[in-house]
Amino acid sequence: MLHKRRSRVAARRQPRAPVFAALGDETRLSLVAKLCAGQPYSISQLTKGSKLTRQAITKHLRVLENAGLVRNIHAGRESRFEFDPKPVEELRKYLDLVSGQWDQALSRLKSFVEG
Amino acid sequence: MLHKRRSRVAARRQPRAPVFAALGDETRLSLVAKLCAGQPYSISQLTKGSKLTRQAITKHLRVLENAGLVRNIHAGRESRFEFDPKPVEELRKYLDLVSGQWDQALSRLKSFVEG
DNA sequence: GCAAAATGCAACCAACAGGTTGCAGTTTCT
DNA sequence: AGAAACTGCAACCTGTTGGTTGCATTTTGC
Repeated sequence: MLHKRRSRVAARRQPRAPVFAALGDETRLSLVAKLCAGQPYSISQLTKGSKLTRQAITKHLRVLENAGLVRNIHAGRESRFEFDPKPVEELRKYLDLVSGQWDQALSRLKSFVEG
Repeated sequence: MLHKRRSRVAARRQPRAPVFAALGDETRLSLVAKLCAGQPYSISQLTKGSKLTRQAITKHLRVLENAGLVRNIHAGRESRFEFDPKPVEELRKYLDLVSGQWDQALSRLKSFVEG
């Protein structure tokens, strides 16, 4: 038996737009790129690689945290951030649905033209 | 022989942030959901399903068009929009890289602990 | 030819995003 | 204890976003 789930693209249980929006910024994309390598980093460490202020980086990290892409672990004096892969998996599934919907439409069109 | 490409997440040739940002809005997500079903729609048709103004929908369509997610085909009096799957494929590949980087880090950690 | 339909363009507005500076509060280290 | 490091919070500023209204323009259909 197949999975009992809706295949329509419009179906969603938790909003994906905030996650997309959180990734819609070059600074945040590079933060994610650094964090998804496995090692958690503190705010100061993440700031050192950038031309921005520590507070700017902090704001970006809050955005990523609110989107669930990153988890905050405060350890003593410093607060480290580590990557959380779940939202990325959700986006992957969603984009698979979009692509699948499109391919399906194309194949329907093809069989219509041929048949 | 394997593919000769950079596997690091940071590597990019064309910016992905604008595409993510274009998808970071519920209205635009539902527009994409409608258009990726295969059939192109005019602005008026797309407006009928929404509570927003025609001009608001138009602006959202421009954002999607600038991100490459949608293509404008003006036919006579009306201008139809149709989905373009390429940017979505790019995003899928990128998210695959992110997930892969993370899984790789996890397995390195695991073998370090075990070994 | 004329009315209706579909769109484009511009002005305008409130709210938000991205960034800065300044200062106060904790931890750590010697 | 005291200095240095790390962070949090708040105010502030500028540019962009999301949305509206109003009007002009082009196409279509009768």
